[in-house]
Amino acid sequence: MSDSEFSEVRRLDLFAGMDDAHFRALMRGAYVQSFPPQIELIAEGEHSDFLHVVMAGAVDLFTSWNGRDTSMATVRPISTFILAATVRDAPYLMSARTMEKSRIALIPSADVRAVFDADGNFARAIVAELATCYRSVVKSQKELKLRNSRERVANFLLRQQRRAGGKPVFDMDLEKRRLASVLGMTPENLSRAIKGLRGHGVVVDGTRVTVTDQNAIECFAKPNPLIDDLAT
Amino acid sequence: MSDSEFSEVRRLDLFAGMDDAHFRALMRGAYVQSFPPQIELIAEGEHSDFLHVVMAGAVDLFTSWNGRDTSMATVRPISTFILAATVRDAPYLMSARTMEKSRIALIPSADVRAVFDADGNFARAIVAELATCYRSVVKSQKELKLRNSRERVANFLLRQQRRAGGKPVFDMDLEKRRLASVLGMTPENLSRAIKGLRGHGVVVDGTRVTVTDQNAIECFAKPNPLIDDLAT
DNA sequence: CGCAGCCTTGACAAATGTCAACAAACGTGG
DNA sequence: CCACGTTTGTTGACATTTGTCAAGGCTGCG
Repeated sequence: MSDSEFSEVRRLDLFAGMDDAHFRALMRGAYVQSFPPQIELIAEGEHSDFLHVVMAGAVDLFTSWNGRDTSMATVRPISTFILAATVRDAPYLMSARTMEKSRIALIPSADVRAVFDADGNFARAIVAELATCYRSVVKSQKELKLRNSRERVANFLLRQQRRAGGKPVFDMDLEKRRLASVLGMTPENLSRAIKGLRGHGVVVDGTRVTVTDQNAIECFAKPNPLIDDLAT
Repeated sequence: MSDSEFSEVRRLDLFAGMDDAHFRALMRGAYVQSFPPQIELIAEGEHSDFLHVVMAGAVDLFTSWNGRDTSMATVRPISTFILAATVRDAPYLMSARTMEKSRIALIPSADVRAVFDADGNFARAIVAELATCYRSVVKSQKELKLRNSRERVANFLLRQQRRAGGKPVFDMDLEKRRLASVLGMTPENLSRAIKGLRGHGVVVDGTRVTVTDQNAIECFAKPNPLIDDLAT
C-alpha cells in the first residue's frame, strides 16, 4: 500500500479517530489490489474474510435469486462495504463486482473485529457507519414501497442534480441499464418513465440530464428529506 | 419500573454485557408506560429523544409519503426500536404505533449516547444490534426486488411455519391487512395470492395456515437462507 | 339487533414486464 | 481510420401483474 493510499484510508471517518497503533495493526495485514472491470470480488453466501475499501473505481453490490438479479447499491471511493457482515462474522448478503478498473483495499475481518474490541473510538466509528448504512437502506426501502417507477426516477434525478451542484444540466453518471436495476424496474420501463417525465420539466439525452422546469419536476417528484437526503 | 421489568431489560442482548453502574445510570432517567392500542408513539421526522423498548404488546413501524403508507416492520417483546436514530441523534425515519395494549420503556437518547461513550461492552452490543437490523432490512429489500407478490406470500408463510415449530398447521399471528402492507401489496392482491397458493400445497383459513404438501410449497417458494433466515 | 371493520370476489384499469426489432454507441482488431 | 460485432438504449405490441373500485359476506362488539 502506498503512502498516499495509507493516509487516504486513515482519513476515512471509520478510521480517523482511532489510535495510531491500532490503525497500524489493522493495516499490517491489509493489502491493496487492482482489479479489471467486471470482476466478481465476492459472492453472496461466502464467509466474510475481508473488509473491503474502494480506493478508486466503482463497485456494484448486487444480489440474485431464482435466476433473477438486482443491483442494490453502488460503492464509490473512498468508502467501505460489507461492514455488517464483517462485524457479525456472517456470510455476505450481497455479491460485489467492479464496474470499472478499481483499486480495493482488503483488511482482514478478524483484525477488524480484534481492533474493534480494543479501540473505543473505532467501535464508535463503526456504530456511526453502521447506523448510516442502515438508515440508508431503510430510505431505499421506503422509496421502493411508496413510489411507483416514474416517481422513483424523478426523485433519483433530483438527487443526482443536488449531488452535481444543483445546476439545471448535469450528468447522471450511471448506465441506464444499471439505474433501472437499482430502481427496481426493467430498462424498457425506465426508458418509458424518462420519456414520461418530459411533461414534467426534465429531458434526458444519453446520460445528460436537463431540467427545463425545476418547479414542475419538484412538484411531480415531491422529494422528501426522510427518503432523499443523504445526510440524515 | 418494576423489579421484574428492570431485570427483563437487563437481560436484553443490548444491555446484558454492560457495566452495572452504567446500566443503572441508563435506567435512572428511563420510565415505563402503558399505552392503549392504536396510539402513535412517534412520528417520522421527529427528533429522537428516547430509545424505545417494547416490554409487552406489539408495535408497528410504518412510514408514509404523498398520501400512501406502508408497514415496515413489527416489533414484539422484548426488543428495541429506532436504535439507529438514537445513536445518530437524527430524526426518526419511521413512525410507530401500538397494535395492541403495550408497555414501552423509554430511555433518554442522550443517556444512551453518553453511556455508549463510556462503556465498551455496550458499544459492542450496539454494533451487534445495528448490524443485525441492517442485515434484516437488506434481506427484506432483496425479497421485495427479487420476488413477486405470490412468492413473497409463500416464503412468508414458510418463515412463519418455522417460527411456529415447523408443524403443518400453524397460526400466522398477523392481520391480513397488515401482512399485505408488510409484503408491499394490497389486501385484495394478498387475498388472491393466498388463493393461488392452494395449487402449491397451502390452504389458509382466517389466520390458520395448513400446509397440505410441504414439498410442493417449498418447491414453489424456493426459500433462501440469505433472504429468509433470521439468524445470519 | 345493527354497526363497523375486515376479508373476499368480480370487473375493470393502470402499471409493469416480456419479447422482438432496430437504431445508436462502443470497442476491437484489422 | 474503418469495418465489424457486441452491447446498450429505444420503441411497439402484447402479456402479466398489480392496483382500484364497488359490492357483499362475515365477524365481533356495543
